Amino acid sequence: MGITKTNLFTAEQNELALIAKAFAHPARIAILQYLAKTKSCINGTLVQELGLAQATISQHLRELKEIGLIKGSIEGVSISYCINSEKWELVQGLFNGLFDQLNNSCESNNCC
Amino acid sequence: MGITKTNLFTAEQNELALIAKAFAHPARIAILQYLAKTKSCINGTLVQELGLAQATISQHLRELKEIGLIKGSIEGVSISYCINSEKWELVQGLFNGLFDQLNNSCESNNCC
DNA sequence: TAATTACATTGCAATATTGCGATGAAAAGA
DNA sequence: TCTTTTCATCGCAATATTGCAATGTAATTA
Repeated sequence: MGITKTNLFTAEQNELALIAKAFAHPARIAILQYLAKTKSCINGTLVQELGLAQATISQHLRELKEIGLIKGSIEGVSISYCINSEKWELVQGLFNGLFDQLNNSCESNNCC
Repeated sequence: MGITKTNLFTAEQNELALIAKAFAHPARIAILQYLAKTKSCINGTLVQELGLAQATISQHLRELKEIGLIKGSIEGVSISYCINSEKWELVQGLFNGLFDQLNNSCESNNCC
């Protein structure tokens, strides 16, 4: 009924799914890539850069922030967002773990 | 209006988002992990394993299959699903590319 | 042929997501 | 103080997702 049954799954599975959900929109991928490229960590020039309305960008930024992938700091009138490198290492670890599981499976399988 | 504006983004950004969406549900993570664990690549014992209804599992399997992450082959009455290792390498490449971009950014940044 | 088994599909209800205009809030400058 | 700038939040409409019961389909078995 439109609601995920999280209680059926492990904490790791739910965590992975939650992070994947943050990646599951091209605008949020684009935001992360833009933050990585402009090393100055600048703010809502994203509105011009992406071509979405300001309210929409703000909402995507909030989602990324809630997951902890980025963080923001007040910079005069505007706000600087940047990638949260601590969280990022955790995320990479989770995904690499999943990748490893599946790679091992592929090597030792000949059923397909 | 509930519809993603894919035309604003690059093919790679859209592709990454699409794959991430496949990961964005714990049941689909669990299915992939189960397929990796049971190297025999067996079928819809998943219904017992996960505790979701048969129709629900079938739908998740279809989503994974549409993206190309798994493939199925008829095995008598039942159907064997297993991980599609060719596609899987592409996926890993895409994610690693994103991870690299963001890692490089974190190292050379001191703004946050 | 009839029944069974194993999935797939359909159709529905509940909820979530996407996008935006309008409005709010807080800081900076006139 | 009034205005401007910059971002956040609210409220809405359009659409997507999640989950399941019911039903369909194709192969196997009795």
